[in-house]
Amino acid sequence: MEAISHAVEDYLKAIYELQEDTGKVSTNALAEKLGVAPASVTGMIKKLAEDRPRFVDYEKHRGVTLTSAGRKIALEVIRHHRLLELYLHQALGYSWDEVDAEAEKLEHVISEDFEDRIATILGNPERDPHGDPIPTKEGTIADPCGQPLSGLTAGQQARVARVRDDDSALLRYLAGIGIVPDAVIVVADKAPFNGPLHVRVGPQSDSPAHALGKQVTDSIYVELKP
Amino acid sequence: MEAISHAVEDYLKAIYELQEDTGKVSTNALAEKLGVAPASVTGMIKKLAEDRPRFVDYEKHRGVTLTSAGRKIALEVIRHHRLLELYLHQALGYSWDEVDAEAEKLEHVISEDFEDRIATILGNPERDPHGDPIPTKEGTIADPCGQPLSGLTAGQQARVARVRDDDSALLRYLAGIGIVPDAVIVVADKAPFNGPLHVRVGPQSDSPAHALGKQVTDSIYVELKP
DNA sequence: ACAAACTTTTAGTCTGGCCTAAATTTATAG
DNA sequence: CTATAAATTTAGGCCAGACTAAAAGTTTGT
Repeated sequence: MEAISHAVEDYLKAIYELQEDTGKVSTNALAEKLGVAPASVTGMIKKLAEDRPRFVDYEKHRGVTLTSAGRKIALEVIRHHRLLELYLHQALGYSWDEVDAEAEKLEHVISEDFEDRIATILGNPERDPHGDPIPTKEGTIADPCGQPLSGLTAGQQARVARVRDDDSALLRYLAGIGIVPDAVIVVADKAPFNGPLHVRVGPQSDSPAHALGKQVTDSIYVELKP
Repeated sequence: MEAISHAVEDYLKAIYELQEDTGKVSTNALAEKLGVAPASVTGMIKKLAEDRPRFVDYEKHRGVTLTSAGRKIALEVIRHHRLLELYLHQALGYSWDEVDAEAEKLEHVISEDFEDRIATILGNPERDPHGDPIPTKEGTIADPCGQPLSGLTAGQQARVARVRDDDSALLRYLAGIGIVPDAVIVVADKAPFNGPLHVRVGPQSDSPAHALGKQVTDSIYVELKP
């Protein structure tokens, strides 16, 4: 136990997440995600790559990747975050657009004991309220399944697998129209040139169709139904 | 909302508590309570007394007292702490000797919303698991009732009002012999010269008597029964 | 292939909160 | 009342983690 600072935890988590969703981890992207200046990121990355234990591999101008030690920490933090999101939702009645901010703060301070207790109370769940997989205590994580809704074409039917958790207003809107994990949707129509995609929610095909822009349809991951 | 650091919250809470239990707030006592060097306390106190808003009044070598702004913050932190202790105990099954350490970390990061939700779930309680009063959201606090058990004499009967929460091992021992808030105890015998005080727990006067040293009997606060 | 544009790194600074060592003030005992 | 002890404050530093400005490296368009 080497007393890892909150800042380091945040960097490792952010690196993991950028790796997951965009494949590459650039200094700028990291800076934006963390809300700090790019130069600050360079400084921190250097420390993470030099200090022992090393949490990242790094070569100048070449980007950064997590070592297995770094990934371990990142997954622990993400486990905390997602268990907390689910606990806040189930036990304390938070709505799914409120859980992220609170979990963000709590994730760095809860003990293993706390983690274990809420995991048990929740029945060792595998997904958080947004459909993201919860890493295990052993450091493994299930596949963040689903493909972006933006990839579907008219007529296709799908189940919502997960929704990005970082935009509270968007989450509120989506919940309002019934787009939550496990909801079934049908693509009614897709306009060309990144125009809006129209979806109907639920099995009844007489429900109103909702027009969703690119940014929105990229935030929703679905699994096609046969 | 001026973004108060965790360190400042800890200082204000510690000043409040020292004021409560010992009446005086010395640099050294504060340093020991916070686990920092006395010189560090002097430095922080100066900032707390100079920066706006001022949280303490301070004159060199004369000790420190909270301003009303400082007391307000201290009571908010203590409210968080005590609500958390109770929540951890009731909702997550922590034993009363475990709650303090976890609450210590959580108290600085939970939102008002979190505070309100657990307060509601707990039924707006007035005391934490150790019998300490929980400050209200408005910044008032009930009397921390009870007198030290060490002040009683043989034959007196009393109800345990509260027990100091800072010594986990002691709490475990006391719970083991039945000394918890609201337990009834009878002083069987008191040895002179700060020798042990013997108490029986519970209404049956045929139960075994326990010998308690000064430090222990100073940590237990009781209300005399008629 | 080369300049413009963008990204990343270097260099130097700042702040918060801690430290030790030394000086000073207050308290206490004879 | 004074000498020593104890408590407190000053002085000077350190480290983490941020910042800005400027330099250097990389990418891209023509």
